[in-house]
Amino acid sequence: MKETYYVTTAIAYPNQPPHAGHMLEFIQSDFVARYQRLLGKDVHFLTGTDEHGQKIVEAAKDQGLTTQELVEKNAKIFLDFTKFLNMSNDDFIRTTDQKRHWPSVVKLWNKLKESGDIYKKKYEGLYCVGCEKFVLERELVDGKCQNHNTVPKKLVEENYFFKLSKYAKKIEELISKDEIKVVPKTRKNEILSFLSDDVKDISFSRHKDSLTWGIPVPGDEDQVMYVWCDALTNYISALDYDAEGSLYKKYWPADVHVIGKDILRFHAAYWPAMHLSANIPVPKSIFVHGFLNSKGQKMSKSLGNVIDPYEQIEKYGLEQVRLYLLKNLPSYDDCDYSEEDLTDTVNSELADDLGNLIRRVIVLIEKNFSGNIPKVSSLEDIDKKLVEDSNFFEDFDEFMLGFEFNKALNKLWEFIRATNKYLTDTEPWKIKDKERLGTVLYNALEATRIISCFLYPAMPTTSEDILERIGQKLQNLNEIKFSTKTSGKINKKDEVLFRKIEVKKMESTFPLNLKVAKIVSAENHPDADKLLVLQLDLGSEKRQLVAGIKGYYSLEELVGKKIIMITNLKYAKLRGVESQGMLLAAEAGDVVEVLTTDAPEGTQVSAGNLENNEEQVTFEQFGKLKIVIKDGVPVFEDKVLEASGEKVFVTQVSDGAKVR
RNA sequence: AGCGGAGUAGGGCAGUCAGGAGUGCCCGGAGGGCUCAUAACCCUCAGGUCGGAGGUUCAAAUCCUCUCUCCGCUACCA
Repeated sequence: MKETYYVTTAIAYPNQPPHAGHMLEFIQSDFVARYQRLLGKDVHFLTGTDEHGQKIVEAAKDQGLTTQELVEKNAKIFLDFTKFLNMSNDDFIRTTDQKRHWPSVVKLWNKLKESGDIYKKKYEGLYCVGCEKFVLERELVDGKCQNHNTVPKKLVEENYFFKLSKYAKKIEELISKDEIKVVPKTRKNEILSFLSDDVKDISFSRHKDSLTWGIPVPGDEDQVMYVWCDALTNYISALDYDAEGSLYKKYWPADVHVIGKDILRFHAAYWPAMHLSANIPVPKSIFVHGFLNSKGQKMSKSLGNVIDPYEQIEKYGLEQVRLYLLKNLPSYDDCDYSEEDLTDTVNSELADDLGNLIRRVIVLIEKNFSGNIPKVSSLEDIDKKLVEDSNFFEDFDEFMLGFEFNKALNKLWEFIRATNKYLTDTEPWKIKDKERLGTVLYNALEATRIISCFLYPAMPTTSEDILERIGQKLQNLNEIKFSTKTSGKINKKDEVLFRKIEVKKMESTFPLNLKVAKIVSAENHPDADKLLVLQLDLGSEKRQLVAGIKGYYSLEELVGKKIIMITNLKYAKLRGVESQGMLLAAEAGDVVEVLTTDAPEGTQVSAGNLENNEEQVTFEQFGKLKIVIKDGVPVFEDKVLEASGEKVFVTQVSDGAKVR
């Protein structure tokens, strides 16, 4: 019988649409599932939705739906999301599923009760509906919950409790001995530290008045199960724990629960405690991923740095995003999702390294052997080196076992680079001997076959595409060897594997903030020979400039003229008069001409697609910039300065004139 | 406050458990090679007081002590 592997994601709470964190977890889990399948294992991959709780009820109310309607709608969104991500999950469990989920939950509850681990306790406290929990007096501001700005209700309740305390020591032992392997180590330490403290029993139910949407406690109609016994149980209800059917027998205990660091305690402490109490096996491992940040900070709507998974995937492509998340971000830690890095990954690792390699191999075989994969003959040292490099399975596998996805994929990329190097070094385009040429191209093709198989868990569609192009089939990774018997015909496709993403060079922001300004009045500086004082209208504001253009223009000429001014230059006093910026003028020899435009005053002037800098610049910094006139318009680093599409121009000075 | 983690080239990381010349990877920079290929590929070079101070040692990024900075978990509790 095949070895089994059971992998789960945390079930999503569908009061909000899927966010980047869901995307990360789902893709990581899918990566694991697909990898294990490619090791020939019988994999079961579960995901789903956690649909109970008071927040769902509130969300439904806000949207004018019944609770049932809301969960139907949102569960569908998550189900569609799994398809959108091309997840290979075998099942999708919903906690509102009364046929599949509820019986197992009730059974587990009863087991816990039979073990004497569920008991009733009375307590009194302040309950915040928004938080769905009791809050402490000291957490309140002006008597209100800070998160929801509501006054919590005073409640006296008698609820069921679960004897977590009874199992804390045992679980601590299991985790420290890696019988429940918590990865990464820092999370393991964290949970061990929690368990070694004085662990309290946990609340397992609520009165039906405060929790209206959930699974009733068996034998007590006034009580509804709280999230722990309900939601966590999805991992076994989906296997039909109730009937202890074939799925349950086959797949439980789970090989890995993939979760976020926020729910570590529930999975690494509460959940195994429930197993011990119900006398069922504990999960083998728990992989805890970090959070995705954006621009160095937690994503939040107010910061406007929220990463929307749909938008990202539509913009960059699903497989591109998958690879970026898996390969470029450390799987163990919080990390920063950056579109710039994503672009880098796509352009250099996918287009340049991988896509181009596949193309090279295919074109060479097409040209030299009409697309028929040549036969391999005797191997030279350089060929043997390539064969040796192809044996990276053990390293790859070791990283996969430790859930170090980025490191595993780096191993693959090392081989991709080695194959590119092999082609450069063997120079097949120069080889005259047909037999030797065949051998080299055969080896290159065999390398790409191996590459495409290893690529499959991360990028299944791309992997299949490459295999089709080289006329090969997917092979299990534990069996894959550098073969001498690969044959067939390649299918050259014109379409390139990966298009490059056009880089918007963010790092070279345009240092200046330029705006169109109209000269309202011009007069001579009271105290200087060469200076004029100009009053400007920028549409939304007025500014005063001191400009050194006296002698080049008459005062009458200037009034009404539109000029380009630097608005973020540090203010300076010139001969006693404040200058709140400066205007741009081109200078060639002794000709000086002010830049002008037909655009209305206040219009932003920018350099190509470069972002304008808002921060203040000094005169010295400005002096280092090189803006020159080319074909009558100002240019900065090959970018033409324009006022929202309107031309900025000069008429007198010649090309090459410097702008200052 | 307690516990845990992190700090290594301009950026992102590995190396630290098991001490052995700053060893290495990716991006970026400079130069070169190649011309099969998606202006791709390959090579070379520049760039580091391994957060700081002290200690152990023949030898410290690595071990010990102290210290600074950042982050996570916990914080009389449902």
